[in-house]
Amino acid sequence: MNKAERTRRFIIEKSATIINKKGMAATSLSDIMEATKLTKGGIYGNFENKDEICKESFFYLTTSLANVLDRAVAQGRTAKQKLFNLIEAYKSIKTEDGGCPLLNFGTEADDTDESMKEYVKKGIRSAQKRIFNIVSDGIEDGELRAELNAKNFSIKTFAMIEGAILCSKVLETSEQMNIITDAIKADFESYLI
Amino acid sequence: MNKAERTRRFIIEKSATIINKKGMAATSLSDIMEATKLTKGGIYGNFENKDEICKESFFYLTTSLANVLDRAVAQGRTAKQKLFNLIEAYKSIKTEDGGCPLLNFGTEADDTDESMKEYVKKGIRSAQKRIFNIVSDGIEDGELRAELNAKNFSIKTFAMIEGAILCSKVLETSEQMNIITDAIKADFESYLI
DNA sequence: TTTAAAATATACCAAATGGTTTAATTTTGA
DNA sequence: TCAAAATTAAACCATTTGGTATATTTTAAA
Repeated sequence: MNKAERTRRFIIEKSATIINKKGMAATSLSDIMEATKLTKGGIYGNFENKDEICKESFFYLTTSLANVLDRAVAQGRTAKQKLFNLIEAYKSIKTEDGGCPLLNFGTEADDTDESMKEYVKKGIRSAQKRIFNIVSDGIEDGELRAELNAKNFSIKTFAMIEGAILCSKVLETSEQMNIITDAIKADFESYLI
Repeated sequence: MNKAERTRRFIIEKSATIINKKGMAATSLSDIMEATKLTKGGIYGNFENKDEICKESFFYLTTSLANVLDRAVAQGRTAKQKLFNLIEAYKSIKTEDGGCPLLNFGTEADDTDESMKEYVKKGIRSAQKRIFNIVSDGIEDGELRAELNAKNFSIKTFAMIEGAILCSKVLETSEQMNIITDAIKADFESYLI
């Protein structure tokens, strides 16, 4: 990583949390200048415009999160362990960093920013795929009953988690997150052989 | 309703959808001026500032939605009819109007706007209460088995619906919404006596 | 119909926005 | 070590922002 790459990375790391929390529109160049202690020249020498910073921040946030989730899944041996680890990893998403970027960027971009929406689309699909794979592998391995519909389960579970993140953040308590993740676990366990 | 009240109402009606779609920060006074065909004087004569327009818009959106949902529930006689009507009403939320205001305002306000967050909090609680009441009434009436935990069911269901709205909007298809609402219905039906 | 009050338009304002240009400073490779 | 290239700072720019003061029009009651 040369200087340019390092600075780019540095700017993204500092901006990402701010944008995840405040939103793309509400985050100003001055916010980014303050966070990085760089002037506009320093920032615009590394990025085309604010939009590029937003997009790179989204990629940074989603790939960081994906790494955390993938590692959690990889720690598990059985499908049950994998799913439970994944759920715990989701729970560990820190509210003070703004929560899930798919939820934040998704709700902001859906009606206004077609290209960002496409990126969020991919993010949602791969998040659902992660759950899908755990379940379908579990069925193949004879750990789960084949009646469990992997596609539907992954869609349902992802929706519940995102809904739970919304509730946790707005209601400022993790109570509902716990209720919801317990429900997901119980649902899953009922299909265990 | 005198002239002033009518104008206030008119401004809110025109602004609400824009704010629900673009977000509070991204909606400018000029957007509102264009939508209402009023000048700043006309707008600021009726509202203190943009923030007040945002808050009134949120109230307008949530009470409108609450009315639609309550009416749908009231149409049902049994708990099953009530819940199913409610779900269908949620499905009918038009994406082109920006979707659920609790989701939109909630994700935007959670890290930046304490007072708005409080309003969203109340909105979430009453949305969950609506589901809770259907279930607990159903249990009391002997229509549902008492093992169904009304609180947990309402939290779970609300989260799934909000998650489904997010997915529908970003993925631009109602497929996942249908899968999720079918799952909610099936879950509910398994507790029917 | 007149007139006082209410509502709206016009014309401002300072501050902040995203973005550019140019000059100065660092980095880096030869 | 030194010069070319890369990086950053400083100063600038036009535009837009939210908001205000004042003039004008509209409304509605007497």
